[in-house]
Amino acid sequence: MNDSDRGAGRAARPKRADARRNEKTLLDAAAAVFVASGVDAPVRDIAAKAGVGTATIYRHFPTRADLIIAVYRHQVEACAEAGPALLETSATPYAALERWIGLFVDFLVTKHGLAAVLRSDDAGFDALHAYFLDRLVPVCTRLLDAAAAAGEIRSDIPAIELMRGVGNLCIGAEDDPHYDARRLAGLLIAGLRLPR
Amino acid sequence: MNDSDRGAGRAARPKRADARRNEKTLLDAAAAVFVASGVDAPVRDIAAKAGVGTATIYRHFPTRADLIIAVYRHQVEACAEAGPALLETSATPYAALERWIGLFVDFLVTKHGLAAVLRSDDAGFDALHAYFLDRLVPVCTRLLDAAAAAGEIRSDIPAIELMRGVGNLCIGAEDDPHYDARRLAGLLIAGLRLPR
DNA sequence: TTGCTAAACGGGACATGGTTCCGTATCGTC
DNA sequence: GACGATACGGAACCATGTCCCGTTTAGCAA
Repeated sequence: MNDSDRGAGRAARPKRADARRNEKTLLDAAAAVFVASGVDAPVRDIAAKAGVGTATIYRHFPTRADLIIAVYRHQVEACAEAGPALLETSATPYAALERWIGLFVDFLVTKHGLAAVLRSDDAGFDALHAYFLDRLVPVCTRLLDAAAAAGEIRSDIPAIELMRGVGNLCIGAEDDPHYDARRLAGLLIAGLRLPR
Repeated sequence: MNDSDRGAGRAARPKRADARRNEKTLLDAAAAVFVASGVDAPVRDIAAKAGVGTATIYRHFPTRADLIIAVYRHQVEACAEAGPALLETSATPYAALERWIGLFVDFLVTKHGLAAVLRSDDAGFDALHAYFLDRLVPVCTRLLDAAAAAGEIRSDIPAIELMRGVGNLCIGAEDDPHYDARRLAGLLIAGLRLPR
């Protein structure tokens, strides 16, 4: 489906050098603009920052979701990989869950507007939804299952619902002294606990 | 600042009859359009539904927040008044809190997009924020205080933070079979409980 | 090196939606 | 009935997402 299946023989014609260069330039520009103006910064701004035309953005990243995914892929991967690691290094599965949710919250709140867009039901963001969910829900499920197996939490809340809830709690969490997303997420997780 | 301070109380020249009529018409139209298309329906749509020009909307309701407040004022009042009532009729303060949060969630999720706009940090929605907070936070505070006094919950979470959290949980809760805002809000509240 | 073609580009054109302005119509009063 | 203030409608303006099309350029081969 992508260009890596060159294997079977025929040259699936690699991208032109300038195109590859532009893609990189765009990613850098987008990252910078996202930090400065949030993930829903105007397309023209990003294009200007990168010194390209607007159409070039659409050519490389057909939807905004594609661009966002590309910009944050590393960090999402890191978050996903942290799950199993935490499970091994934490005292209990619940502690691991708690810490992992903390990582997830930290990631979201530091990305201006990402949580909001993650929640959007705009069809253009389906890919973003799918990516986050595909990548992180299994990790969360594993943590939940472990904690449930240890009898620490109830087991009737699906990971996807919990993650959406946590994601929602992160919306608008920056620059608001009266709102601590991390604390609320902690409360939500605490609500899962079984009396022991 | 508004027209009611015309001197020491003399007839502040009542609005013209057609203006009053239009305001009512607009409220009805807005309510209908909000149900059909959400609270961020295009201004033109609302104007068309009401059979008036767009400027008329801005004249009566300078910001969208003003319109939303006017449309939902009754229901917000009802929610506010339900607080003390629940406190009297429930077995414990915690039960009252739980039920009241349920009312709040029900209100929000049935108003297409309201929760999202309530969360928006767009300056245009400051009035909406202020109204909701002014009206409901004291009610929530009283419920929290009662439950805390009864030793049922911890007392270190301000009502405003909790309400913002619950509001956020309600974002995008309609038409999503995998997301139960009410349940998550319940979890959040449950996270407040003290071991007894 | 030069010439050719497909890939890639840029920026202008179009659509949508919020907001404001201005000439006109209407209300309420004298 | 006339007049001034109030209110109205819709066109105009601006911002932003999206798409199109004429132009440029990389990569290749003669």
